Amino acid sequence: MKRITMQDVAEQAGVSKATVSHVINETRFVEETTKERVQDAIRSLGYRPNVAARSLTTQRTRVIGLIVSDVTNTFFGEIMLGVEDVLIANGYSLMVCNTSEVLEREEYYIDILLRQGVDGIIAAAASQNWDALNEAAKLNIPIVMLDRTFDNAKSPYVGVNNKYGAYLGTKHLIERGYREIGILSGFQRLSTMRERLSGFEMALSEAGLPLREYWSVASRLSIEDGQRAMRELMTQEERPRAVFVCNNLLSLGALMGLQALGMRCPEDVAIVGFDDHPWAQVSSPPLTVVRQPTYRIGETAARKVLQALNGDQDDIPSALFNCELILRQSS
Amino acid sequence: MKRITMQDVAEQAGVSKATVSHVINETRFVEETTKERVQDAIRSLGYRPNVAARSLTTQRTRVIGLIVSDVTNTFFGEIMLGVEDVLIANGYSLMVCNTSEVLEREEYYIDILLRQGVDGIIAAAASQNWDALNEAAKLNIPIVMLDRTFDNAKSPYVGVNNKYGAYLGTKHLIERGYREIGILSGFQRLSTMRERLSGFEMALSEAGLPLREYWSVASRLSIEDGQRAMRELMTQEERPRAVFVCNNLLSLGALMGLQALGMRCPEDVAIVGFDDHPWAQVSSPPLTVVRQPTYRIGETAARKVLQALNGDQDDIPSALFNCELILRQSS
DNA sequence: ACCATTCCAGGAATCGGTTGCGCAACGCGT
DNA sequence: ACGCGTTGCGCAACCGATTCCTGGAATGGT
Repeated sequence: MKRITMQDVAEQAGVSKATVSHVINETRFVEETTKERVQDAIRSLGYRPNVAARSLTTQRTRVIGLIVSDVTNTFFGEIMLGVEDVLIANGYSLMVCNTSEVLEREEYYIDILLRQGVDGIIAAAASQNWDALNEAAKLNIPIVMLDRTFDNAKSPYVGVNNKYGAYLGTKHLIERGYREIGILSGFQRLSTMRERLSGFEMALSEAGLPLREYWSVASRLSIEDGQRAMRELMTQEERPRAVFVCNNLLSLGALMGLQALGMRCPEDVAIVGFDDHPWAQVSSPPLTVVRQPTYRIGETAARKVLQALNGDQDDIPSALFNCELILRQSS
Repeated sequence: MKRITMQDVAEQAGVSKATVSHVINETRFVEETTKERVQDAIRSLGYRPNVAARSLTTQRTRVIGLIVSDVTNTFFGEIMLGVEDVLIANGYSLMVCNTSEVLEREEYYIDILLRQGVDGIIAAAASQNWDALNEAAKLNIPIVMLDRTFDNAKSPYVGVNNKYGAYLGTKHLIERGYREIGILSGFQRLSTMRERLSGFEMALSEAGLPLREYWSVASRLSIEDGQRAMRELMTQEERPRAVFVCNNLLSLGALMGLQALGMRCPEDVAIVGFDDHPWAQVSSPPLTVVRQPTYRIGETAARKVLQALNGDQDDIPSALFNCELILRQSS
């Protein structure tokens, strides 16, 4: 089964490759009758342009790389949806890379993406490692940071106002009358976690509540680790009465940890989570959360890479969305 | 910023492009000292092969397309994880396409993937539309069906024994003493749904229970539709006392629908779901489910495409995993 | 009727790799 | 010293598109 090339189409239509190319790309005027002959030939042969050949000359692939840290997390799933929708609407394709928050894998993938010659990269970076992405920047490949960013990163960032979100969630707990409030967060490597922690602290200090080291536990962002961390938090002699949880996997873990300890929520301890989740509505108890507009974050990030590619602007500004507090029964 | 090509490396190392290529691919013997010079040049220049150029000659891209119907569903997330792990271990990359169960989008994506020149396709096809995938088959591109398949599809299929799984779940309800059992399923377009329905019916008829048309509701696979379907099922004058739900989104919807109706589970109606979900452990009530080995399904599918690519076998056999019943409190 | 434009389209170089063919240099046996 | 086999590597064609440059035909103006 020989692949059908542009040459085949050209012969069938009785024109040159050049003309076929121009018909396909509408890059120069071609007489109507000729154009139709070419299009007929394309159809009858079932011709499909070879993007490898094309991108070899054009130096563009119309592929965008998306680096996420956890494909199994619905949070990123929804972001992907947003990214994908705007990309395909603009004739781009998506190469998804999952790092599982592993730094080596992130570097590996950036390398892969650069070899693939992607036109741009959208990254929820696991690392604080600007180096790898910097290489991409050197190649003049637009980068958009998603969800997380670096200190003084040069690339635009799309995410939410994490500090305010965490502040909102914590303040809610305070207003509910909780005074002994702990926090379950991820490692401070992630900008989101630093910001959320800081929002949490802001709410506490604003209310004149003390900050207790031992009520602040950081762990990997996974269900198991969340569970472990919650246990750790709850088995101290002096334990918090409410916990702000910085991520949806941790929230689930926290809930499970609580159940394992035979503790009830919110009677024994209240919980406010960060990131909403479809199942958070039916959990026991339904979880009060700080919700991020995931789909819009994805959309926006994709728009920004495209903007950068079109060179509309030199400096693409970052975009920060606001979080929303969703009240349910866990607080 | 000029891209660095193999020619640049060759000049720096004082050899020909051919030698550089052979060093990189280890396709012919190169003297140790020469090899080192080349490798030094590669490093010092920061050379990165251009995959477009490479695949133009080799006619292979080392990219596999993965078509899923819902990226936001953790079920597919876990499958992606499995696929990705074996692919990158074998030097392949992944192009993820999300169809949202929309048929046009599926055709569109298959076309895109073929243009991209992917070496193989793994597809959880939304359609019963073998045509689009058939075109790929004509081009000699190996295809592996994931989760769903077609009637007399020619491609290998990786999934679970859906009929048996549904049988298992339903039988469990029967053994629990439930006699009035309904089913919430997806449209019969999907092979999985046909099989699960059939397993459900098998369990019923085996137990001598009647099959009631009006206790079998099919809907789109989404939370909202599941909710609506559950309401429909429960607001009949004569309603089932237990429901077998064929998909995790529907399960969540069912739970929500029940809550909206003010009905309790399992007191008013018991539920067994298909597909496990991390949050199903903490839902109210924790959900009894039929679990599929998602990660392994993904792994296996990826292995099968690679096998086909290596031409180890002409006919790659399908792989069916068994489901596992996870008992929780909803039944 | 002739020359200047304009209109359409073809030829060929090019992108950055891979790979078959072939050659120079070297070692070794006689 | 000569021939032959072996070793290591270079040359150049090729993959399938894009695009610049160019040229012939058609048109229009006088």
